Amino acid sequence: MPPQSEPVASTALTPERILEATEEVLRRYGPNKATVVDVARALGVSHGSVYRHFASKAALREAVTKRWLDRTANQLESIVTADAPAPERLRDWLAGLFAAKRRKAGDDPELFATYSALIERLGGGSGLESVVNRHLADLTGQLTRIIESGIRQGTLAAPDPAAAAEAVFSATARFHDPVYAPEWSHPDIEASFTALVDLLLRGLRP
Amino acid sequence: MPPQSEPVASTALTPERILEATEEVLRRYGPNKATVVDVARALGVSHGSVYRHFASKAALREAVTKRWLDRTANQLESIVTADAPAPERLRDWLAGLFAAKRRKAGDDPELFATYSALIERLGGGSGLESVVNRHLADLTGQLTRIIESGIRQGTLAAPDPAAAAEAVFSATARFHDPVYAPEWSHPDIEASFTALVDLLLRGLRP
DNA sequence: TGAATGACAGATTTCAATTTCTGTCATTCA
DNA sequence: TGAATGACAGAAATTGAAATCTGTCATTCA
Repeated sequence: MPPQSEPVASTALTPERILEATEEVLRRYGPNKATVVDVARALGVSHGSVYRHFASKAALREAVTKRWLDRTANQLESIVTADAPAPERLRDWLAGLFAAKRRKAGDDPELFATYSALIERLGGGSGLESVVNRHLADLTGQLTRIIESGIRQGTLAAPDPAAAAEAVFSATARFHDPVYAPEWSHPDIEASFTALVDLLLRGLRP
Repeated sequence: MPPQSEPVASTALTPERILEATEEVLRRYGPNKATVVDVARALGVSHGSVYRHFASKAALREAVTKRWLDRTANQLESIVTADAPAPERLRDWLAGLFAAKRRKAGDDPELFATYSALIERLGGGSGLESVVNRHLADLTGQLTRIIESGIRQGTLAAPDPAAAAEAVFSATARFHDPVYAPEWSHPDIEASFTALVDLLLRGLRP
């Protein structure tokens, strides 16, 4: 029996408020122990009410994960449209992604581990799979736009921008895939990151 | 209680024979259910005898994993010393590593999953960690030698061959790290592989 | 009348009792 | 005499009974 938490101020019950509470509960209890009843209790309502807004616990987890992933994608969007040469934006974008992931992993290891664990199990027809795939498509889409603008500027070259974006993204997996999070605190990781980005940028030179 | 297996012909009990039997037992029962008693039974000896040759079950697992990893490294060694331009050897080596991993994952999923599971948990001071690290060092060492020879030939360029090797190796993680094994049967994976290797080779051009 | 409730059935998780395994070592065997 | 054995203690895994959770829905509430 978890300790009672303060019910949130009793505004109307909205999906957004439920997601807020869900994230808080996940942070507190972790992915295995967080229950729908816990979420309802945090909101001061019965768990039946939660089911009025989300069809299942799985749907709730999908929504809260999507929210979390979208936050990262939105932060990076500003780099895509920045006013700088494409190679510089490409470097900044990759560094930004790495930094965002590292920050999340470092600042709130509980929640990061929680989301990683949620995402990890995307075996069968899990609905999370499509949420994650959409997120990955968002990110490679941003990369594609940077590369395309570089080709227009004449500062980058690639036969197929989307394929190049995918290649760059998977080449840097070590610096953004949560499975490698334990390595992110290694002292030499910055040097490895720089060496890899240098190599990739050389490969994309006109 | 697992079905009795044929005791292997009763030659002298050597570490090599024990490792052979261990691999067989792992293949049959998987990493969770394989016991030292099972290995001893497969050899027709008591489990006490196994402990004469390996100090612990962990040591036995390390040795059998090392054997498995070394087999891959040895196959690739011939590509390193082949008589071909370095860029070609680099491509062949990466393709060889990918093919070897894919073959192992496809031909004997049980055993592959078994070793992946064994390796996966290299959290704390597991002895497996150093076995795996040595393996990774072997592989990046081979890559380093290819790159160095390419620099001597004038067919490749890199400020720091060892750093470049490390960058190439981690850039291709998606095609050799067991955590990505489920993706290896995706139809577009070959195209992704080729696109990435092309990009990396462009980055290493003189 | 539309949102919220809480009792309920079936699914899942937890926990402690029991079984099985690891690693040791005094003894046996050849 | 050196290798092999098997009984044993403590550690780890398994199991199934009990507790908890998910998802539904007839009923209450405002």
